Amino acid sequence: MPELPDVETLRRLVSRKALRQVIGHTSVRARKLLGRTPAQAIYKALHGTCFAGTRRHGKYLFIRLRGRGWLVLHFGMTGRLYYYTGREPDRRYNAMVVDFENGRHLAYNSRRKLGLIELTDSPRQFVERKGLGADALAVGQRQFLSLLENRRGKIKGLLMNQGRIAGLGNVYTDEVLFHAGVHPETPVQAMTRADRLRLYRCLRKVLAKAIEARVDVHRLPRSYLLPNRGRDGRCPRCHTPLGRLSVSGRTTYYCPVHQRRKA
DNA sequence: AGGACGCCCTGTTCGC
DNA sequence: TGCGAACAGGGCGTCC
Repeated sequence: MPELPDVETLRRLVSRKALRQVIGHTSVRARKLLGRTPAQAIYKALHGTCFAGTRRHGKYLFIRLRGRGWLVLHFGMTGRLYYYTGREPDRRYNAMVVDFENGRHLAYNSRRKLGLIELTDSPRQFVERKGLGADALAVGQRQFLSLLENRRGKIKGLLMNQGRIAGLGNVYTDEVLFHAGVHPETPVQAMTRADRLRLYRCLRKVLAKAIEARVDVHRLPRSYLLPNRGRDGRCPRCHTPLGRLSVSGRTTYYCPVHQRRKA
């Protein structure tokens, strides 16, 4: 479920540990993740250079290759990174392993092979080509309000639409709506200005808290929806059994008491 | 435009 | 208890 907070955590991992180390060999084991990029292009781009910096847009991580453009990573729903020395963790599912000449390694790991490994000359152009909206953490209040203007659909659909706001997936969309007290199927047009402002504040709060939790304790407060998701889950505030429904094919959890449906 | 749905993918969970 | 079906969900494409 790598969404914005998870990808931001991975970005920080790379930034903290994996920069400025000469890259030796890179092995690609799951070519499927490369899309149209030939594995040879990956080897060539990485060999002999080093990671020089990182950037993130929505759920995409960009790693700058000194003098050779950028490596682009998307983690699908099960992707993650391991930075390690010595024994390779979870070997079976490592789709790509970068060997640094100092004996350390960075592995892109994915059980379900839904994701993307690619090269680009420019993150900005990549973002444009993919048609991604503004990064969810970079959106200002005014811009957020304008994104909600004249929209016809349900609020959950809009928040999950990467072309509008990039970074929120199923899980954190539910989390944000829970904190804002907004029912996931609320038509955007039925939301008052106060609703929209509250939603914006909750979006910022939840993302910031989630990043903090992932980096430090790997755990969100118990008052969050996320630790309580699931068929037998209950609202952390009132203990009401969570409601469960499907919104555009994604399982949605919400509190029927705190997130009342608006007509 | 928006949304329902299917596909990809494979480990896990569900339900009979 | 066991086993096949359904589920999980990010992104994309198709269809209405």
